[in-house]
Amino acid sequence: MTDVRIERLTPAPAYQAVSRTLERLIMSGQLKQGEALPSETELAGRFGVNRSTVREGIRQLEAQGLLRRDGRKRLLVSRPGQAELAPSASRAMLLEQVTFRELWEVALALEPLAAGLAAERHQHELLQRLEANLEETEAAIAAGRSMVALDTEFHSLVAAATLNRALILAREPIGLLLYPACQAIGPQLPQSGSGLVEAHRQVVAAIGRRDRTAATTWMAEHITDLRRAWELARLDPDGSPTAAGQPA
Amino acid sequence: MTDVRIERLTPAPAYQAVSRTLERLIMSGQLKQGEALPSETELAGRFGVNRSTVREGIRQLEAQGLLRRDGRKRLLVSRPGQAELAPSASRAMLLEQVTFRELWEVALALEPLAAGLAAERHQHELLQRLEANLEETEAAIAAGRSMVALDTEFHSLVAAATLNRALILAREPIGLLLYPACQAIGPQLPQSGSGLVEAHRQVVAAIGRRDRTAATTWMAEHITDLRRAWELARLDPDGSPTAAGQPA
DNA sequence: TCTGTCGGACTGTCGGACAAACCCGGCAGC
DNA sequence: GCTGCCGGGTTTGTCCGACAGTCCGACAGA
Repeated sequence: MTDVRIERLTPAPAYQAVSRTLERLIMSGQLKQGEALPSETELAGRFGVNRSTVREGIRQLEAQGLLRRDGRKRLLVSRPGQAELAPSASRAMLLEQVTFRELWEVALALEPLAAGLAAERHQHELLQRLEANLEETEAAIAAGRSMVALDTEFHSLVAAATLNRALILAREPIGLLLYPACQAIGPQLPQSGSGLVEAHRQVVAAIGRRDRTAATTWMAEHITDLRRAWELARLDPDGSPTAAGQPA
Repeated sequence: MTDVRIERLTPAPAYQAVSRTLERLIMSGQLKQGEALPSETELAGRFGVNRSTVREGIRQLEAQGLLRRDGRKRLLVSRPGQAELAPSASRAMLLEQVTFRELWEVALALEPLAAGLAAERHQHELLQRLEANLEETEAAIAAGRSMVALDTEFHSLVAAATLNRALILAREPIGLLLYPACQAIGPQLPQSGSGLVEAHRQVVAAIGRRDRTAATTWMAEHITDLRRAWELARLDPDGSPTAAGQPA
């Protein structure tokens, strides 16, 4: 037998042809952001297929965040953002049963970087939101409420302050799994809450005075603490961060 | 007027109900990996909706990589992998016109980490594939061929050798954009190819002798060189890595 | 000017239909 | 007994036609 590469001999289904064609039009810029598409009937006419087929193709792009419906009506082009991608990636990691250690290792690289860049580049509004988050976290601790959501938001805000979209996108799915996992098991460690908020405070302060080094080291310290807390709770670093946030 | 919170009153379309329900079944483990789903007709019967509606729901999950078709026939549950997620993320970054600097900053954090972890944990097979990649790259240089694909693969292999799936997933979309962008402009720098392959060689050697520190520093050096080359080519670090790989 | 009504356009959903591909069991041929 | 061909049932991909609900703009009335 020869080593001839045998192509998968399947005439791609029409609905995939539709979605791929539309995808190319969007990626090539011929369909611009926010622009409205023709109606399904007209698309069907132009593609020369049935409306049902067009709909199936549209569903795929919709699921990928390249298309959106505006209020049950017209279909418009949109770019997939964090809101679309991060949950997908988190889901994939959940299904793969990624371990705490794997998440933590990446976080230890990305979070300090984020804090450092945030210190260099942050804009006023993000700093305000970070400070607001800090206050809410303190209030939550005082009231004994869970601060899972606030902690997760804190790290997202730091990333947002870097203005680095690649970093934001790469970090978000990690945060979505790691922080809920830690905090969900956290209540067993009474003083862990105050340690956490103290670390957050230092990071925000360092970012506020544009001190990259301090922001980096405090964040690294914070992430290291996370692992210490995990081990103190007698949890296996190579175990799965179960019960993590499955966003709807 | 009162401040009563008025919810957006949109009864979710049935096709979304279908996809969300199936998604929950998959995520909760009631539908296991590789398991086959009932036929579309039967699903329609159980959900109490029309087959067309079921199909639209299925298309969404298919686009997210949670379902796959096995040879035109039965539909089976699958977990989305790198092959599904990385292109989506890359597309998103392309649409956002992420700059070279943004990608590079993240790469400078992730790639050395990957190299270091690979040195600690690599298994024999991956090292062999790295060495094969190295040879092919040398051959490509000697023949004057482009080594975009080989360079991209090199970094993917290093990440794979870490056995850290979170890292693999977070890094891949960056690599998919960054390396093609550099190399596509690289030919202007005649000696850059040999510098690149030399760096690769050092990284592979360090991984081979399980020297984490050396692997980390050599990779950091390599990524730094990338930026130097970019600037030598008189390209704006805050420009877009255009002409990058759009994986069809 | 504001309000109520009307017609057109579009989406979401439905039912039915058919060709092609595939799976499976049976049956002849060696 | 094994191989290879054949026919039927199942399932997907695609199409057609239809209808209710909703949205939008136009238009008449107060």
